[in-house]
Amino acid sequence: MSSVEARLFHGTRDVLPSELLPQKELVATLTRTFEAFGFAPVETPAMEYVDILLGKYGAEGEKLIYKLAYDDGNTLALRYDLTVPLSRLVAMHPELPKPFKRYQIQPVWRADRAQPAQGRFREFIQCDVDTVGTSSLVADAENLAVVHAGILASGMDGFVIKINHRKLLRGMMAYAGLPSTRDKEILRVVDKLDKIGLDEVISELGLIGVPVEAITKLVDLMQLTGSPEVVLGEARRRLTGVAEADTGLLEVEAMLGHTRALGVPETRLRVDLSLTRGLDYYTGPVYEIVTTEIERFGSLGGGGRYDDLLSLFGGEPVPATGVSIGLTRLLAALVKLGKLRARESATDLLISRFSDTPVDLALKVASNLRSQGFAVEWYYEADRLKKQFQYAERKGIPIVVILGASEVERGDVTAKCLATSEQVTLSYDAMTLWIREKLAARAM
RNA sequence: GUGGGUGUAGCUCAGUUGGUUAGAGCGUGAGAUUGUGGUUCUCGAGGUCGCGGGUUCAAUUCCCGUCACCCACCCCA
Repeated sequence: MSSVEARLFHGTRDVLPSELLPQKELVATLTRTFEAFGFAPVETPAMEYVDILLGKYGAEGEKLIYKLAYDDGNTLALRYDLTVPLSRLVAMHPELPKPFKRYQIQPVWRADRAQPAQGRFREFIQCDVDTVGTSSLVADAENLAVVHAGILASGMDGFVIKINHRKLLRGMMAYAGLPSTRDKEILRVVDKLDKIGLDEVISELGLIGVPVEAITKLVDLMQLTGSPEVVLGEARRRLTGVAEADTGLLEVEAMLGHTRALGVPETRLRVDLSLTRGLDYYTGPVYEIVTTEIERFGSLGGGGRYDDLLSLFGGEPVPATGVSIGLTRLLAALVKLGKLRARESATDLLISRFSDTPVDLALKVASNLRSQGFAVEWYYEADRLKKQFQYAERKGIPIVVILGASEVERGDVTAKCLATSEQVTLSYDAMTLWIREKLAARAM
């Protein structure tokens, strides 16, 4: 057999214990949050028929779909997001009671140019919550409350949720005297405001033939800043009489009211009239979570309402709304900020051994400790104690249990807490209590 | 897909104005009187100098190509 270089496809990554342990904890927290809002879990296959995915994301997005070289190369593709597979699933299961509230934590694939420093990968995990079958803006507000709680729970504290509305955007186009047929190309430029700056946006809009007066009108609106009330109030003043804008404004106001009632602090919410979001399927409120702690880092999550997507799979239109947390990117951000509490192992106790340790007796002690609920690891070799302690140190195992001939003889057990250097020799029962105490203190 | 940059040990990098045995720090392995870690000290392992071709007596060093990676744009999670 010839050997091959061990390597990884660009944009994919291995996740080692030090990162996966905290990730799993975070997923457990997210799951609890999702379920607290009434969402139930679902999983869908990694691959879908190509035509299920086409025509939903827009030209830009569609280019990034990984098509599989299966059959004629035009049959299967890896899923690009979790929203379209959910829509397909709901269309196939009309018996599901509506509103259908589901969460889904699975990887998606995008043939993007990966840039790990910006949290961009070709394979990453999304955590979606979606509510299918209601037009209530409370569902949108719940999306915001859920991501707010989820991102906060991850330990990330510098973030804001940017909010806009597709109808408001169309109203802005009308107000500027621009045809709705051009909204995609124009709004794409508008969306770049905070990245390329005002002057660049103005000149790019000029380049694609937008009249100067229209640019002025758009840009003046986009630049509104301040609290949601201020921005909405000013937008309302300027957009009076534009029907679509009016609907959008009313919906954003209602949604924000519900969101505050759900306990999301005002300071986290920004109405940003330059936010458009690239995916084609959004029809109502749209939102995007951005970190304020890292320059030029992609969004931590995003979502919005997509009332027309379900009808693309036949049948009647079903209103739906959802939001996604980019788990892989969120973790990458936490690592970059040094906020991830890394841990090499989930083990609580390491049972050390010597050449004179009666192995099977010590294994019974290990089993007993496991049945008490502790995570217990056995040290296989009768190495020098120094080496056994070094091993525990490196893996972040908090307590070393020493069980040698002298302990066996006396019928007790010795244990040392590495963090505090405390060492005690106690009876088995007393030891259980002592260990529990030390582990509890550590968790603080 | 477009523009710029970088490829030397597991990681971060030095170096050779072209010359025979290519270095450091970190990490890693062993040890400093055989039941005690995080500090220190000693010794060791580990490199076809990205790959292919060219110039040359001689290339890791110069030239060309190629691949990979990084950064920015685009877009997003």
